Amino acid sequence: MGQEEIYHQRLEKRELLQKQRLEPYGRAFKRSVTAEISEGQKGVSAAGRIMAFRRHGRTAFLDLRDDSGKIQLYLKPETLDAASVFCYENLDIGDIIGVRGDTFRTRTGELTIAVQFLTILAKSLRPLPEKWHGLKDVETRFRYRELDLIMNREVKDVFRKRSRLLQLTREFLTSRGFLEVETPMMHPIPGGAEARPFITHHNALNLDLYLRIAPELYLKRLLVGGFEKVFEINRSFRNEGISPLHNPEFTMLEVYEAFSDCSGMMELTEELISSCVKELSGGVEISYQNSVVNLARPWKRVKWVETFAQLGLNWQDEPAVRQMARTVSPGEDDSGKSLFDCLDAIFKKLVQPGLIDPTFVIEYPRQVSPLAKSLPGNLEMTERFELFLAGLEVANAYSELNDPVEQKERFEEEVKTQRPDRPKEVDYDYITALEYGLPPAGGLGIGIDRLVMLLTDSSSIREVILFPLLRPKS
RNA sequence: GGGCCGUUAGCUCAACUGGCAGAGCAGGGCACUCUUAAUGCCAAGGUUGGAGGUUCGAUUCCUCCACGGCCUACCA
Repeated sequence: MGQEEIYHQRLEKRELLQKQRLEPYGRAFKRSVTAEISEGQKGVSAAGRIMAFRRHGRTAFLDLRDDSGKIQLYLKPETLDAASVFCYENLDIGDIIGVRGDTFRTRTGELTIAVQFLTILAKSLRPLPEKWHGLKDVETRFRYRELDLIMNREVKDVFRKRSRLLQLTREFLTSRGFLEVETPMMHPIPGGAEARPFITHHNALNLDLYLRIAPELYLKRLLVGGFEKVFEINRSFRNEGISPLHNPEFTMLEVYEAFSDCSGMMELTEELISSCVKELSGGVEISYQNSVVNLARPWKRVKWVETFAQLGLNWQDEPAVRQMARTVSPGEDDSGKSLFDCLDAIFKKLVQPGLIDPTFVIEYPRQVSPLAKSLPGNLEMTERFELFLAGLEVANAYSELNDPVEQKERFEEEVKTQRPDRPKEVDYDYITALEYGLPPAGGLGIGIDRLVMLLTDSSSIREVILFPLLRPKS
């Protein structure tokens, strides 16, 4: 029987129920138990979705599932009232029902509700995927996540873990005196990162706006305003390619602490991630894909220049850098690439995959860190780190550049050397804010989705985002 | 954007070198009062992602299109 026929059969059952004044889409149902029942309870009530139906002569066993797990039901028409029998006769796998009855233990030892009353709370009109193999097709899983959640228990666990991580992060930060804030998602000038923005438009103001690519500049304006410890956990949007590591909208944690700096952020990062991993994975080791990551502290630190030196490369030797970049990404036009683009390509190909145990790569060049403060006595390098775990970039932090004159010069330099596909504008409101005085501060960004990937051993960012972006199926 | 791969029943999967498209689950019927991937029997379910082409004949070969996956590029 095809899907259409099943659909119409179930529609007919819906109408049959209505004719008997048994509303197939019911109202609130009071439950007294979830999956944890004990023997000999009288008159318990439970509700959930029918996941399996084992008819057995005049009796039947049903698997009822709610958010807490599975409850087995035992049904015998002669112990039911007429309305319940009618519901039972028009029941399908997938229906959401409410039941009342007494608990008992079956011969095989399973705690079960012997049903005395049954009502349909929501008639399901479409057949569920296969009960044993579940729903495997990744496209369907992401497009119809609700089906994925019904069929694949592990998927629910991923998102429970994600929620728990966010909760732990908030607890960690607020208990240390950080204030959770919300800054605009719609920016007149996109800033705080290097990415193409999504454009939107406000009609009443007749104003083009950009979905934020990072909340950074607004958060630092709050430090100017006198909040000393702030954080925001929310979406940023980048109009770039989609990959197993990139979704156009993704969740970032950004933390700013006045009178701290890059090394303060390093300590905070170590503590935050260690405590979350301990809580969520129960130890200092996590296995991710084919690697084992040991999070025992203290974490490794290596200077950015050192990582190239270890490859036998002097990062300032441009011909050598370009030579190596070509071997790393062969057949590519590198004429438009800067020295730093080439270094980044080499880093991503040859250095990053080896950074399995947590590693802080520190002291990045000024040219790739426009918002970071330079090292004392070394204008070329900045007080900055990126954190890598299992080869994934998880965090980025620096001592915030708080000299308005230098910041303005760096912004204006960026505008001068901008790429045509990525127009840049100086955010003078931000400069003005700095001119009133931004206290010395440390700032930190953590990619929450990637951290969830690590904690759930997910190979793709789409596994940890409930509704990842897909092209609509026309 | 480029390369490679995939798309077969509602779901999970078969189908040799181009030769009648087949199972299991779900759904329908019958039997069965302790099953749990219940069981046994019977019947049904297909525009093989879409459009073209080659061929006596296409799920299979070719072209284009759609969607997806992986790699790559872009995203500090």
